[in-house]
Amino acid sequence: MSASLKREAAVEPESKESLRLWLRILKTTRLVEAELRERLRVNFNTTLPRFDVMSALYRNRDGLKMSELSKLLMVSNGNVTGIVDRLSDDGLTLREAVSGDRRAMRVRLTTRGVEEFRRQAEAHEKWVGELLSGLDTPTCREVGALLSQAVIRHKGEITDE
Amino acid sequence: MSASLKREAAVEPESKESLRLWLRILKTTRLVEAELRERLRVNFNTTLPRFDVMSALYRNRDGLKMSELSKLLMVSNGNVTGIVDRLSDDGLTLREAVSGDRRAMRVRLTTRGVEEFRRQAEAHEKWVGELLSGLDTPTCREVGALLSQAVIRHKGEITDE
DNA sequence: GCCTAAAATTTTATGCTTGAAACAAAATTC
DNA sequence: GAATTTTGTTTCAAGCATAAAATTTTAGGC
Repeated sequence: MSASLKREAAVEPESKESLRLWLRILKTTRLVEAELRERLRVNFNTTLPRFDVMSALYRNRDGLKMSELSKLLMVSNGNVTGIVDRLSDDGLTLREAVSGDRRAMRVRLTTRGVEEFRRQAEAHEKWVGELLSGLDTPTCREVGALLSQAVIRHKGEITDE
Repeated sequence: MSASLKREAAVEPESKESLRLWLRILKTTRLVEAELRERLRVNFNTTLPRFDVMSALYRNRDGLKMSELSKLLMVSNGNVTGIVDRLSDDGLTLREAVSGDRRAMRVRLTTRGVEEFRRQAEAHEKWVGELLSGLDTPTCREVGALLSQAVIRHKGEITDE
């Protein structure tokens, strides 16, 4: 990048190791996600996106606006609409008007939603613990810290957290 | 897990740090994926799944059976069908019969597919290098090595690699 | 008060993804 | 060699995901 006048031959591209790491991250994510999705389906008849939405709402018990929800989960606006639609059909979430702004909608878990999510979250945490049991607690912390500073976006802004 | 007779109170759940790491991995993945998807769309009018398929085919220039492809990419069979359909419509891949097995199909890149993928892959590697520039090369190796041994599946089988 | 712009959400079109079912061909078993 | 099982692929229905357009409401500028 900034090194001038490098020899043409045998220049180990500095991006190569980044690429290898990225493929590794991707593989790990897919492995864990596949397992979690399968278990959520079999044990709770639900999906990862539904779990994610409920998780966000559980942590914000007083509800979230649709736009806040989609920003938190890093998914598109229109996406959240459908998931919340289905969760509401199942009686796990509900939409209520925001007083003072007739555009906005506040979504929250129903009582049943809270109870249901507690059961799911307990199992979910146990599963993740099993699946990542190849790393002990301090190593988890170490890898987490490194990943936190890994991603740099665009014009050098630090993105994460 | 194996510790007997722990005090009930203040038992730091050993799964907590795994969970935190998992959420961090997920966040990192989504951040990078979103950026790569956007750039593939803008610069090459393509998508990540298409890029992934072409990448697998590029590394296996003599072609892959549909089933091999879906196993490599860790996605479902039916999924690959649609992506290859569209890539073939665009003249980037082609299906040919496998001699000796009339069920199977071998997919490969066309000449145009190879050329097109080379352009995309060059940009892709550069992008990943930028996006993960928060870690230097040895740290990339370190994190990669740790992640390689992180995931343990089901009955204690080692899953990865 | 109007006009324009911005904000919050939904709708639409398209593509990705899964699991299950359907189908055909190959391999195995008896 | 006929019946069964397995393998390779596609089709299907449902849900997930995006970007872009459309709607409705709010907020500012004049």
